[in-house]
Amino acid sequence: MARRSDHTREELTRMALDAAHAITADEGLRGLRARQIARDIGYTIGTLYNLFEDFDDLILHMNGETLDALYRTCSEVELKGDPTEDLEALADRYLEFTRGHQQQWSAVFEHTLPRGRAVPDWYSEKVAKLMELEARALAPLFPGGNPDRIAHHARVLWTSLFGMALVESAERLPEGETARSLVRSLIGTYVAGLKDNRKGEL
Amino acid sequence: MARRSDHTREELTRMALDAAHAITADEGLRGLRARQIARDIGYTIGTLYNLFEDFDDLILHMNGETLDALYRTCSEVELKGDPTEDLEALADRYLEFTRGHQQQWSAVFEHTLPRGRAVPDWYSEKVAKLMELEARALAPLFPGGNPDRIAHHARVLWTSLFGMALVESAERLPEGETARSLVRSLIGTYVAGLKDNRKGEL
DNA sequence: AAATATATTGAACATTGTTCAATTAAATGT
DNA sequence: ACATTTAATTGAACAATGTTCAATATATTT
Repeated sequence: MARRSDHTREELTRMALDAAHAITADEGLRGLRARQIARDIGYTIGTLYNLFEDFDDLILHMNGETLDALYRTCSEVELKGDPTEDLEALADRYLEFTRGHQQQWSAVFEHTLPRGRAVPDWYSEKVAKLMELEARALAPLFPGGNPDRIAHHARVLWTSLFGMALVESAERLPEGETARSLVRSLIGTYVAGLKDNRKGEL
Repeated sequence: MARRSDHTREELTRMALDAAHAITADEGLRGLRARQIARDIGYTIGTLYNLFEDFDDLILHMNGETLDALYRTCSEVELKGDPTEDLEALADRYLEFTRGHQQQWSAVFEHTLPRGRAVPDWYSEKVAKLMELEARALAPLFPGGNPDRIAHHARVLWTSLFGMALVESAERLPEGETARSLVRSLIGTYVAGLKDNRKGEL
């Protein structure tokens, strides 16, 4: 059989990625199988390979959507102009998302491409965009400061936040400690340090 | 054929893990195959399964050794008593190791166990031991301070360092930025922040 | 209505981790 | 010295994986 107008190519891709997210959400990336996705959307495996280059390509698209979703929810945070407050609000959103989508979040860094195959540009851009969010919240600390320095400190905080979320999701934090408690100390102390540095400059 | 006294069980395990490290080092965890390990040590796949419960067990042991090696090289760092200097020395060692063993380091967090299978205790302990190293360097900042607070701040720095190493190894840092430059800012600023907080307490 | 184009299928393939009865060599007993 | 027991080693066999592609069935176009 061949059904032509059941679903457009775009609809099929959407269905496949939805199925992939669902499977990943409750079985983890390890439990994701091409045949299972096909079965879930009512098509065969051949059709799946008509939509994606290969399994890695499918996973990249799925993980790309996870990054998009994280970006979307973080960019909704309204910045008040107070760096500490704004950074905390951003971090809280970030952690809220990674907790609510643990398996999908884990999939983002569990997946690797085979040797010699580069991460596509459209994917790298999604990662880069996430880091820019942090810079906006930090900016007030550097009135008239050069953007490179702001970006640098934004990367410090962002990569740290990333590490905390990761360690928490791997359940490697002792009782009573959470990514949130770590982030609170990080932001509070780091912002204090930045202000202190600035005093030294004057 | 069955050779009994060619190698002891311990020797075989050692050979198998060495082979696994070597393959992982130049092909990544993705390229690690049970049959390849067996071939490399001159035995068949059946023997490999006599040494390890299954492939996950083999990977856990390999990654455990990577954690051990990281711990060993970091614990060699001589602490001078100056927190900033000591933390930087520790971080440098850490990053030196993760750069020199990128693939093996990546393998540590790329690997996950199937759903429902818990990380063994002996493995979790290796992770926990690593975090204690940081606490020793931080201690001078909290004369007579309670150990829990020191441990907390050690975790902040350690998880941050972890995130930076990870982002660097995933090659997601822009030109000119390195994990080392990020760590320098983190430690310098964070320690300044801690001193500032202390002033507020007096 | 015939011809063309293409979405869809599913059998087939190489490779994977895993199992286990058969085999062979060492250790032990007589 | 030989027979018996023990266990390390083998490799064929299995189910499941990602991947391919000629055959097929349905739209679309002529």
